[in-house]
Amino acid sequence: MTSGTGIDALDAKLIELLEAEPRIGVLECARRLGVARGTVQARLDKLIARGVVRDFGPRVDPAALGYPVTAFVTLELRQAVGHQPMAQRLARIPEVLEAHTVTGAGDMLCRIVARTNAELQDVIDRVLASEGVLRATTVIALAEQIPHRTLPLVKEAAGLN
Amino acid sequence: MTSGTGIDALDAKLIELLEAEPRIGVLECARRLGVARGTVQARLDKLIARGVVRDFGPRVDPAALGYPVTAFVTLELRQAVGHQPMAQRLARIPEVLEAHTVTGAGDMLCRIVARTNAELQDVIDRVLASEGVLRATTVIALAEQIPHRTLPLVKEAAGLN
DNA sequence: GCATACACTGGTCGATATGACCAGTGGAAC
DNA sequence: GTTCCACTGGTCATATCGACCAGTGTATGC
Repeated sequence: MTSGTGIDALDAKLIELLEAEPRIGVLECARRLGVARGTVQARLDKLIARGVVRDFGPRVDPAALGYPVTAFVTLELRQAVGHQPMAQRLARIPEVLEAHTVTGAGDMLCRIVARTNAELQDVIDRVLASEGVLRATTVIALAEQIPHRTLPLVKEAAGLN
Repeated sequence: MTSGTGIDALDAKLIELLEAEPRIGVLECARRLGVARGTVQARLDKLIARGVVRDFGPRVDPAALGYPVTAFVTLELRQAVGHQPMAQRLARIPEVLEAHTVTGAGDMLCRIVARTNAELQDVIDRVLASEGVLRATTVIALAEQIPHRTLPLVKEAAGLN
């Protein structure tokens, strides 16, 4: 009973299945879940329409691309500089993969990758060169203990614990 | 000339195309890129084999799932507790989407989501309940200025600037 | 009690993409 | 000059897709 914004157990199992084996089609999903093909199709359409599933784009691994160094950089900005223009400047740096405005002492938190530690310094310098950055605090990611995941959350939302 | 670990301009354009419209198939890609279908197939196979493209799994949006609050939590751990067992404990909390060991004052950096700010406190309490956590520093993400992206990096790696 | 709305079933249909082949061509490296 | 490799452009059978359809079951509201 797909209520309002919620997620169904079938929805969750569908997402889990696609997560595990993205190559299989709608038909194969239907077979494995034991439901009609049209049902899977309808569920998937609705999940996409509601924005729960954004897309099925290729997930690129920066490390395999030659950028094995990941760092999280907290920026302190001059108050006069808005976040929007700052984000635009950051967006021009390819190594900046992600940026959020945050609460606390810092104003922005960015995820940055680089080929080497030396090049990381280079990237940070480019960030610092942006007008309005007062200070950058960097922590380097030594290991990815939990790679980005959403499955457990999907199951939780579906009430499957 | 797909050299060693590098990325080709054709590879980059292929990834870009798939990123923009994940639903189109190999055949359509070949048409748009102006190459033979077999070429696209071979390139894609190699990209996946090399790990540059991890998979084509569904990208789930936690906000659309009902978890609009994102926070980054830095954990200080008791030295005696290893990172591995800590990661295993964190992995049992569905709201922990990501975790890295990091340099600096903190020992681990986690990405956490929650339904509300009140529930965020709840999740953090669950994290703190884990044995070995001395302190947790939380910053809440107010806005996603740059959503997770890899395209600019792919182009950079391919030498397309 | 009855009518409506909705989700799912199980079936068909034609159009299309897929993965597998193949011989032939061009360029680069040895 | 020869070998290697990537790409081309073509064919083939199979499987899937997206679209339909009537029928069933359940929950809802009148």
